[in-house]
Amino acid sequence: MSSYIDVLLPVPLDALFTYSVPPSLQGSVERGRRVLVPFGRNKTCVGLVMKAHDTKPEFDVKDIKLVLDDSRIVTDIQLKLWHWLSDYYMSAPGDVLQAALPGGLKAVDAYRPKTEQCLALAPELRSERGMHVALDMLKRADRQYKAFACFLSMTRWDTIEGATTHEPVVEVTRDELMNSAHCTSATLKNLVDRKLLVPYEREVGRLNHGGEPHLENIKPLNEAQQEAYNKIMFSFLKKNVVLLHGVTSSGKTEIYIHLIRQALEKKQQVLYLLPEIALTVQIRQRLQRVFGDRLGIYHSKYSDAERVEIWRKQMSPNPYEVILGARSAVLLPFTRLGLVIIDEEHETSFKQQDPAPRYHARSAAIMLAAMTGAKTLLGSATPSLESWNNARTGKYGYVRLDKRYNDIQMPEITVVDIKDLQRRKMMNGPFSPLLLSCIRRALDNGEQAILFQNRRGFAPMIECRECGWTPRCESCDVSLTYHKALGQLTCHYCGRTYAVPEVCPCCGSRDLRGRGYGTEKVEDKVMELFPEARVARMDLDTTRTRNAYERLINDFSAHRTDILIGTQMVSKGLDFDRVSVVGILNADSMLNYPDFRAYEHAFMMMAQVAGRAGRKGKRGLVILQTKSPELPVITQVVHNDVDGFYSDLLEERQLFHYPPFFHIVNVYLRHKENAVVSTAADAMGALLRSWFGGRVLGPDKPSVAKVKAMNIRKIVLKLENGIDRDKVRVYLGKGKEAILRDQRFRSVQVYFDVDPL
DNA sequence: AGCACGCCGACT
DNA sequence: GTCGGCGTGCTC
Repeated sequence: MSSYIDVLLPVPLDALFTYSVPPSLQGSVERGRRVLVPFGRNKTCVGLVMKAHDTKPEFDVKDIKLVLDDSRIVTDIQLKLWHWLSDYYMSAPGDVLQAALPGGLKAVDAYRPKTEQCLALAPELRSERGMHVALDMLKRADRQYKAFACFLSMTRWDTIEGATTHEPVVEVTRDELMNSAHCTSATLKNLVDRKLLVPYEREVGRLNHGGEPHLENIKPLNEAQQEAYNKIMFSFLKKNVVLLHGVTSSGKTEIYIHLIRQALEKKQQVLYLLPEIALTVQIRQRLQRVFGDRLGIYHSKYSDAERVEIWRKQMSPNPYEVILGARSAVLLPFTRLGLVIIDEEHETSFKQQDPAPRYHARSAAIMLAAMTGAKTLLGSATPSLESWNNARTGKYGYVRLDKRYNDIQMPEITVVDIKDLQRRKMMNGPFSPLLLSCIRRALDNGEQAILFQNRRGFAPMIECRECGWTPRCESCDVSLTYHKALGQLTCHYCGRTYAVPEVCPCCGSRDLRGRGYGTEKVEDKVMELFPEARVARMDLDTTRTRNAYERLINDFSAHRTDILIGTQMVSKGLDFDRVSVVGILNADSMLNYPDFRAYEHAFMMMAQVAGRAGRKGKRGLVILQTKSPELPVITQVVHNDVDGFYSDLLEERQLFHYPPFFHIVNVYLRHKENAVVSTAADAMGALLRSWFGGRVLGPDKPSVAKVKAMNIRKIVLKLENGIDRDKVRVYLGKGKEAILRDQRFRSVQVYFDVDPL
């Protein structure tokens, strides 16, 4: 019986709010339940009770309005994880709540269960005699008689010692009855009006009915997989985290399935994380075939109502035993988690970028596993340098799987120097003669090709041939991308669109031309060069709708398309069977990013996309086009020299004070006025330097210094391993406070990105 | 983050 | 004379 509660609200404020509890509600407040509270002048908010107590605060408090739950909706483990997230990633606890709870659990107007209209026999007719009365009544109404008879044949209710119970055992919905009796709703309405049937609403779940589990559908592992499985299980005896480094197409998923079965046998729950984009229907079906309705799926494409129901099911006595989900699934409730699988663990989409909390699902999952005593398996063909290093130093276990499934050979990668070819005027648009001939051969042999170009749109920029003018976004510091199909210019940072100018506003020339190649232009060019080929394009623009991504993948997989052109998305589908050639059109676009991770990401992207090539019995071919064939990273991709690549990378990272030898924290400042953010950043920089000395770099303008009309500055902190990170956070918090206290900088936004990608 | 209160330009 | 622009300050 507590008269006060501290409530967490889904607002980006760094504090809990204390409310008083009216006596009538005191019995039902409890940590982990939701309450409805007045907040601000006349707003009502849903909050989460963090603490119930009897300490009267010094300030005035308001009464809570309502307790929304009759039992808690979050576990203590979750609250602990959320606390860690907000602390480590330096974001408000309210932001974590915002990210974790599905909208339906935060909405003030309560969640509405989905219902179906059902019909039941009127209670007074539920006897032998009543039945005669009823049928008698309908003697002269043929349609109603037939519908009623049909209803009786469908429903069933149990009889206890002659008397009938009130609840039917088999429920009949309106729709079912109309279908079976071939009657109209008017007929049913008559039956209801004559009080023979009574209508009622039945609550139905929105959750997938995955069907019965069929563990016998699990395929036996081949020799190499079995060996890897055994090594993983052995490694788990000593280590909490194991990295499974398995080449593309080595059948890692099958190993995961066996591990999941093993966990289920121990009555443990499993969390299986995948990047959003890889959550295709194929992987879902594969798991569903085996685990049936013991599998739940959770990601952003699911409607809010479905997510609420999954959440509630996780808190019920019979939760899903396996959750397959994207990043945010790590924030779901688990009661007996035993295993976490993070597939494609190197994927950058596991790190949340924009709204706070900017958390990494891999770190969060490992932390969650540590809190629950679960084991974590990281899987990748191209592990992140962090995980690789943790394996190398013995912090993680390490299991390698070098053999591809069905003895498919690793692809042969041929480097083409496009700088040289351009000079000799031998390029046909973005294609080298070799690539064209390989595509030609693939088409002639009834095989498929994948073309990878990491830029969407038609042309990354347009330019006036007379004066060099280039259209730029008015709200962001970037040039606009030309989208031919839309007939407009688009800003890829804020989404604003512009009309394509007829004449150059600078010099009046009409000679405006696109520069560079986006996927759209590559598609155009391919259709021009191979008019008979069936071409599909997969990028952000063609996968906007719910099913587009799946359709593109399915069409390609069933060979309804011959050539698939796309951004990095093309490397994330399942394995295709008839791809004989993969073209990487321009490796330099990935290598020239002003970012210390550019090479790491480029290597992984190229290795992943190259892994799509190859089929049973025939070696796949990859044409890697680049202007810098002499770069070691290119050679390492060619020879799939993962070890060489990582060891070079480690050396470089050590030398330049980057992860995994140093931790990075980026401090961002944003303001409408460039001058204001500039002085604020200088002040912040000076302050941080007074505490952290040479660990502070900047402030600098980031490569895109203005986004959505906000000017941005960035300060980088390079913190050596072993530094007291709690203390660092305290000082960073102090710095932010100090800046915001300054009258001039009141409206400057200061935020942090811990362990940025 | 919202949202309200508060002080200065172009309109019936 | 008002409607409304978004600057700043608060939320138990």
